[in-house]
Amino acid sequence: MRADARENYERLLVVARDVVAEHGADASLRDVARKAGVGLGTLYRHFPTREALLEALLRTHVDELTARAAEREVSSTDALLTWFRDCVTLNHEYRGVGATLTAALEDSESALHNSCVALHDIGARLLDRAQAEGAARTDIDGTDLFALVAALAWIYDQPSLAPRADHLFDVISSAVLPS
Amino acid sequence: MRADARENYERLLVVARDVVAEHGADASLRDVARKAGVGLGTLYRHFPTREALLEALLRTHVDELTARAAEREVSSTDALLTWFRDCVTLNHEYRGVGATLTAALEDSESALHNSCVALHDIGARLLDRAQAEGAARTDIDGTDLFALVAALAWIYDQPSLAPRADHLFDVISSAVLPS
DNA sequence: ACCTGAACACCGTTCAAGT
DNA sequence: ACCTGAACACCGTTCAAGT
Repeated sequence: MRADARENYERLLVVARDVVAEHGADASLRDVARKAGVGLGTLYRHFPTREALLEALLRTHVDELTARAAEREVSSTDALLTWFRDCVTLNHEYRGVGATLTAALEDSESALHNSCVALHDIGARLLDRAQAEGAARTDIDGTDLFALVAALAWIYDQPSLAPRADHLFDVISSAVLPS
Repeated sequence: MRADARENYERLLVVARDVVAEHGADASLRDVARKAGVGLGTLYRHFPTREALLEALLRTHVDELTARAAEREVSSTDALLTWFRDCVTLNHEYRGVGATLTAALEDSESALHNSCVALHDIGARLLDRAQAEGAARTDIDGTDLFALVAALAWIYDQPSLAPRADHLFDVISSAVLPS
């Protein structure tokens, strides 16, 4: 990649972070290009689809969570809860991004696929441990957890539900980990 | 309302039902007007906002569910589960409509407000009964149930999660009603 | 009273023309 | 190689003109 191209690519991602944080997953791509001081075609060259932009944007975040979970050395149920909370927070950081994250988990074509699988796997391992200890219910797997994460994030995204979102987080996590 | 106006109003709703069923809550309003054989301004006259159209569309459905729940004469936990399932199904009937339904519950300006409150109340009463019998967990209320309904419907709406949606329905309802 | 559709300001996407 | 922005086909929304 040429130096100026790489520069544009980076700048687009930086700007996209802000714009998507403000306007959510359906933010205006034109707006991103404009604020990045870049032609509209340049954005499309680097990110041929909106999903491609979101995937590139989220990949860093997802990898960060995976790394954080990997170095955690606490009791297994605490590690699982922290993983769960971190995932919800990421899903909620950019409004409406849960669909992209859950789709990437299954879609091996996605630029986000490997990152999501890694994050999924580490959560699944924590869940396994908790299940083996009898701390977690045994009728769910890592992908179910991922779905519950995204569903909770959706609740956080709804203005009318946001006030109860923390409570519903507790309800669902206590269903996963009955004390 | 003049006769021709009433006719247009009705036709718009009928067409909207089909279009929203196919394309979800963000369907093209232009498309609705076009298929109804009506000027775009006419649509806007009757439904000044997309939300207004969705609210009118959903009201009938919501009232139906309330009526159905009211005449049910089964054991309380079964009635609660049926209410829960019916609500999820309605939320999923038109993709992306959960936001409208949950917003209407809190927004007294909404044309859907009274209908949603009625549906909420009947569910809340069923939950109360189940809680009194010790069948349902006691740290949630009717509005929490409504939020869980919408979150589940969101899961049903995601192509990658749809295969596990029924299972997650069981997980959440068994968390509400531990057997 | 009610309806219509042109007009406006946006959008996503493509692609010929430039460097 | 890469970038640009005009061009196209859409969209939501408004509103003057019609009946």
